Amino acid sequence: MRRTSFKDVNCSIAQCLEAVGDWWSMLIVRDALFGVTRFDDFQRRLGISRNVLNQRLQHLVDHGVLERVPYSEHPPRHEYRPTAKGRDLWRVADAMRQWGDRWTAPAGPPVELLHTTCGHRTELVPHCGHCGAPVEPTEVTPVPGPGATDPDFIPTHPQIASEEPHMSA
Amino acid sequence: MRRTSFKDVNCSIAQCLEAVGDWWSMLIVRDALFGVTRFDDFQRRLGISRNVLNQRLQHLVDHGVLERVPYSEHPPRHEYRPTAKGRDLWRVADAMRQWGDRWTAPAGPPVELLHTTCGHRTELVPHCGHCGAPVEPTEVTPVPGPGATDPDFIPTHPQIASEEPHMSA
DNA sequence: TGGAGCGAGTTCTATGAAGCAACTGACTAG
DNA sequence: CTAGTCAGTTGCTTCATAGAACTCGCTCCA
Repeated sequence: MRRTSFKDVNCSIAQCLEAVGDWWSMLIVRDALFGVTRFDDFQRRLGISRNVLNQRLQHLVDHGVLERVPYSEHPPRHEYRPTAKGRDLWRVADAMRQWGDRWTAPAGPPVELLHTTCGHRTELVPHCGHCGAPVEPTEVTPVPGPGATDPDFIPTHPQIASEEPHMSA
Repeated sequence: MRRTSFKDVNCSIAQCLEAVGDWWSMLIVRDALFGVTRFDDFQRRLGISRNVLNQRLQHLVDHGVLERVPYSEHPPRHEYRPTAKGRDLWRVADAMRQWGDRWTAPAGPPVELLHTTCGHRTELVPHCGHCGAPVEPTEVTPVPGPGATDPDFIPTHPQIASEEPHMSA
């Protein structure tokens, strides 16, 4: 369907979507972070068709999110493991999980998070990296960064900031 | 292309993707959170074709992420505003922004976050909602929650936990 | 009264990605 | 020597997407 690429869009969200922005990629990454590594395991768990899975895995490898690691010589076999870049997607996955839990899980969350350090089930709460306080969406405002090129990425209706929560990119 | 629906998948990530998981929806939400409300503004900023934009806006309205608010009677006109559910996607958007900044922004982040409460540019850091400590991906483990139905959503190779960072849903 | 313009869609066509199923190829296990 | 595993590949059909042109209801201006 001649998908438009976000490669040249100067927006970090668009760049993230360029890597994992289609229907399946994020679920593949989710499973990869769970520890799934093999083609057939992905295929069975996701119910994705094999050609599309192959294509998505290639795409994720091309973008450095997964890497192909050979685990057998003689029937030449490899598995897919998350790279550091791929592992770093856990926050995106977790934010999605929290949102889904809050808004679309009437029977309660299917999966919860155990903080092994303190031993309790928990939710992650964003804190300010500078002052350390927990951050509400109304307390942050996007401002142009060093890589800014497109003035349009700054809010077109900044006055809304007072009445509507903002976001972050 | 006969997209498979994730509606019946008992996974909060899949539910999130069901709402905003295609190429355009997350960018529409991003712009909506920036304060964009009008059809033509979305269209111009995103360069999306009008029929697809219309379809996506409908989809987001159907899923309760945006709402149509009339702002003119006589030429019947409405604008699209994020609902509470939509505003809550800011964490997902922010996680994507951080990931994109870290891995795909060689010229520096195009947009940064100003924490208005403390007055500094900052990044959001996830903290444990229970003990309050900052959380690294290696410190959390997914466990079945009250809404769990599918045993497959639990890691298939739990032993990986020791050597590989885990994730959260 | 007549024309230009705006905002929000709707309709059209072609192109090509998604989905499905069947097939290949290199091996292993019984 | 047959069945099974694993990781793809090929072929076919169908339908979503991009892109542009068009509609509709109105306002503004002369």
